[in-house]
Amino acid sequence: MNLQQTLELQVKAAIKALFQAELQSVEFQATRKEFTGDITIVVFPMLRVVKGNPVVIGEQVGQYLLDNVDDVLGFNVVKGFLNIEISDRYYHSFFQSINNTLNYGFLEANDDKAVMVEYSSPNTNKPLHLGHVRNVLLGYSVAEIIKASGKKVYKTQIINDRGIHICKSMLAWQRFGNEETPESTGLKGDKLVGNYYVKFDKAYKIEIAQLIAQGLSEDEAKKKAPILLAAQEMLIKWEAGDEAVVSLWKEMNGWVYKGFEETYKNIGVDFDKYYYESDTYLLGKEFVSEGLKTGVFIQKEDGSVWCDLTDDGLDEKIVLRSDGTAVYMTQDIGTAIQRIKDYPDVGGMVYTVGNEQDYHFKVLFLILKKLGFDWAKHLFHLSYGMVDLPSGKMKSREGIVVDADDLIQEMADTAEEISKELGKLEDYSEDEKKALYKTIGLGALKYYILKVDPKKRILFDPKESIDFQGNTGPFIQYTYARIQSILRKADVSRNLSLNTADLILHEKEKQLLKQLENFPEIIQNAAAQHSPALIANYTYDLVKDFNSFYQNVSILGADSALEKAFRVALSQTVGQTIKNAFKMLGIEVPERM
RNA sequence: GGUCGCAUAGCUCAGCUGGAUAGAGCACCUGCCUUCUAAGCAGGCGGUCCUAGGUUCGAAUCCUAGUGCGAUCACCA
Repeated sequence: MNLQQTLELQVKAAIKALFQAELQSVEFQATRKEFTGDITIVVFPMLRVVKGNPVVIGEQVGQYLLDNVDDVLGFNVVKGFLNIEISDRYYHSFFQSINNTLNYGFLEANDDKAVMVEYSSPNTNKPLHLGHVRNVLLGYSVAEIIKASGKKVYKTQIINDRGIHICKSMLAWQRFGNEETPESTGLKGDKLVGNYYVKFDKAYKIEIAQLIAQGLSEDEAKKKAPILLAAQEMLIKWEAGDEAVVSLWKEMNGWVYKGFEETYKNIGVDFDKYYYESDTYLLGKEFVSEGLKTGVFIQKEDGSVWCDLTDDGLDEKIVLRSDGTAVYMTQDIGTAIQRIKDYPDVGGMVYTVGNEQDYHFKVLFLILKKLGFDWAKHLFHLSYGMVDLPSGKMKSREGIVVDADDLIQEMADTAEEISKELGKLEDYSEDEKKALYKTIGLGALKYYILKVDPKKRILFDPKESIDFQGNTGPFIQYTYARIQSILRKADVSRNLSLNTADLILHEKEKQLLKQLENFPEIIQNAAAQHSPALIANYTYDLVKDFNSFYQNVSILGADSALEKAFRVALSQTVGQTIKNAFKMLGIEVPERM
């Protein structure tokens, strides 16, 4: 039982003993630093069950706690706030309980239901850009957080491998490609294919202009441009299983997958299972006809199938075209069901997809509920805001993007520049340095993206580089590296069943222990709210507290061997906690920097 | 137009289920490297928490209306 739980019971007992009243809950907050005390109980809410002056009630409850709880050493009441002083002994025993655990805060899987987290889910006609980076980082991190909170997690994605977009790249490649391959050009496959997507768009625009010059309206021109018609024809051939088209499709998708793998590896994320739309849309169709029988869907005269959601405050939504072909929704229904078939232990899913699809997922979840799947109650759309450039939206078609691989490289280059200026790594080999620059650069990028609320849109200005100072990834990595440096220098043995109970805690030490105590709860909150930002902000607070401790208290120069051992152990635990927290964000920590 | 989201310091953002005088970082200004890594620490400057009502002992937080920005409302994905 932790301190807060103990106090809660005792406060309730106090209210019962003093006023014969039942308190539902007790409100706690950290004591503000201008007051004395370690934890504060807010008296105001008690006024609902106990009539009287909050200060007087606070005094009485405070006295009761002083008399009945060993670890309460004193109290004071300011207005309606009861500030409690806690003994050092309590904090020492807390520290003993976590001192030798490497995975403090993490729970083993303790739920027989697993969670499937989907992220990335790119189209296969262009390389990954900054928008995908936000998606991938968020999804990966949320998966790690849920795992740490005590659930089994499967990471997955759905690859949008079919459709007109890939035909456009294929067509442009056929026309302008001169048999280029990733091998012949040395280009990453996704980049090569992406270039042809851009080439298609250029040719398309020229044709549109020509048609308009011939007197067609813009709308007509857009529909009748020959190159677009050719792409549409190709799609029809693909769906008919035309051998030449399908084999080109396979080849070019293969190039793209290889390129994606490289980028994922570069970013440091992975997946347990891939799904392809070309595999799951048929299952979706099956369940649409199933739902048609049970009345979940209705068929219109032209043969199209719809789901009537007007009773739920939404519109009618199409789930099958009049020609019987699948739409986006059909595929997603199929994919969800396929996943549960493959992983029967999955009890819920998280979809990491941009907020422009809020409506789509609202509808999808509702339809799955109507189809009667009980896991449909536990679907969550992890919706996030767009990443915009100062010039506006990123447009792959026009080549206006911040490419993921380039961005990572630039971050590493910046880390290298800063490192060289500081010149602390003379004895590192070139390979070690390179790895470190990447760790730092990626750390800066990941932290920058994950520390903000996913719902907010990000305006990314490539000219204003991401910071390496202040509330940043490198700042936290630096603190970790400093701690490792101390541990290397400390000649105290690590295995500490230290008897520190009699040591008087320095204010900074106590602050660190209080902060450490919050970690498990932060993980649970972050998992419940699907919020890496909570982990990022917690880590920042912890690190600030540590730096203040480090700068104000001598660790290796402590007065006694015991005190030194305690401070080293405390530093080590803080370091481990930073490492654990950053693991959930997918950020590595360096031994030196 | 309907629906959804966002709005806090010059800039980027925290602020948990309503609680004390709204917090960080960047930028700007002071100090601190002959002691454990100065990518740091200590401090200063900086606020109409978009506006107006309401609920409450108490509102940045909850409710209503409005303003601004974004998204969405396809037999596209």
